[in-house]
Amino acid sequence: MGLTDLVAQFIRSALESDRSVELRRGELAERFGCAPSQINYVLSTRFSPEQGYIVESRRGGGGYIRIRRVEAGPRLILMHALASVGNSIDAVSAAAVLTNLDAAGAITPAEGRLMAAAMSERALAGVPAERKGALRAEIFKQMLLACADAG
Amino acid sequence: MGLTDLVAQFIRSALESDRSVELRRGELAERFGCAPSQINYVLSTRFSPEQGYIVESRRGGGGYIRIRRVEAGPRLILMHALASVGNSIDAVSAAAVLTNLDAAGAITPAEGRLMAAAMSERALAGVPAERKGALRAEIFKQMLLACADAG
DNA sequence: TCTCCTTTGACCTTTTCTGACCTTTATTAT
DNA sequence: ATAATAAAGGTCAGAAAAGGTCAAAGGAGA
Repeated sequence: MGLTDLVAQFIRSALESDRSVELRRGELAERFGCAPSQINYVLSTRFSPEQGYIVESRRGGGGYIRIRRVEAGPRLILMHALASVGNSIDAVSAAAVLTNLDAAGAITPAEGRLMAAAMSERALAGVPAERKGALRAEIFKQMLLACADAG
Repeated sequence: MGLTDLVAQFIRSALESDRSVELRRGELAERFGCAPSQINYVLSTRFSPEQGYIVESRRGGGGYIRIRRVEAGPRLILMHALASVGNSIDAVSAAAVLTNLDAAGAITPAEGRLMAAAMSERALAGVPAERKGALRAEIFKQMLLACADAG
């Protein structure tokens, strides 16, 4: 397991007991023996708003980084996701949204994998690059609607 | 015996003890003294879904290739369905396949609805008619693969 | 010979990680 | 008060580390 996932795991486990954790970027970097900017990388790839996290921070003396898990009912999260898809979306962002939906219990892990597969680069290979995002968004929305319908 | 079969043999024997193996493309290529892309050739010709295997991979630092053997049961039914889809399929035929899979207990009704939504005319509106069938087939296959993956 | 299967190499995309440089905030000295 | 300094955190470009794709060359049989 790479460094990024180690750090992400550390943060997640800290978030298990509390809904919000506060940490020092420098300390964390030192603990994992990496560059401080690596922490920013972890936060932006694993704790994005799309994945259901809010990250706040403060610079200067006594600075900190606070990570909070956003919680809401399945229905609301589904609707929010639907709204957030927009007219175009890339595979990575779509996967992030699915992570959030799964964590919120709005979809099952199996449904998440299914949807991810339907929108994967693999599935949409052959579609012209400039049309791919829009098509993915359309498919995503139809699937989310089907979920909302069933639930 | 050619290189391809040697590598295939190596992987199969690794799969005998475990249901799933993880390997580094570069390492394997080095061990057999061949081009890395040769590994992809082996995987696509000897470990395809039609042959009962699921291959996942990740790029970038710490990347890997994981190969899983699918055993008899609902999974295998999915693989057979996958093989039957072909290069192109229309919405009606796809729906028929889904009905059969549901009846066979290989997928849940919810999964069926989800897949139908992803392949619906609505989702694929905007795609040129002459490309729609092929795209639907590709999406369908990826979703079936994801189903087999689950559980 | 002709065809199909193999094999390679050149080029591409994705993911991770670092370092140089920048901005913000708190504290301390004048 | 003000100015200097120290102590955070933020950004971004680029290197490095994987794996993916595709067309073309090579080989083994029919």
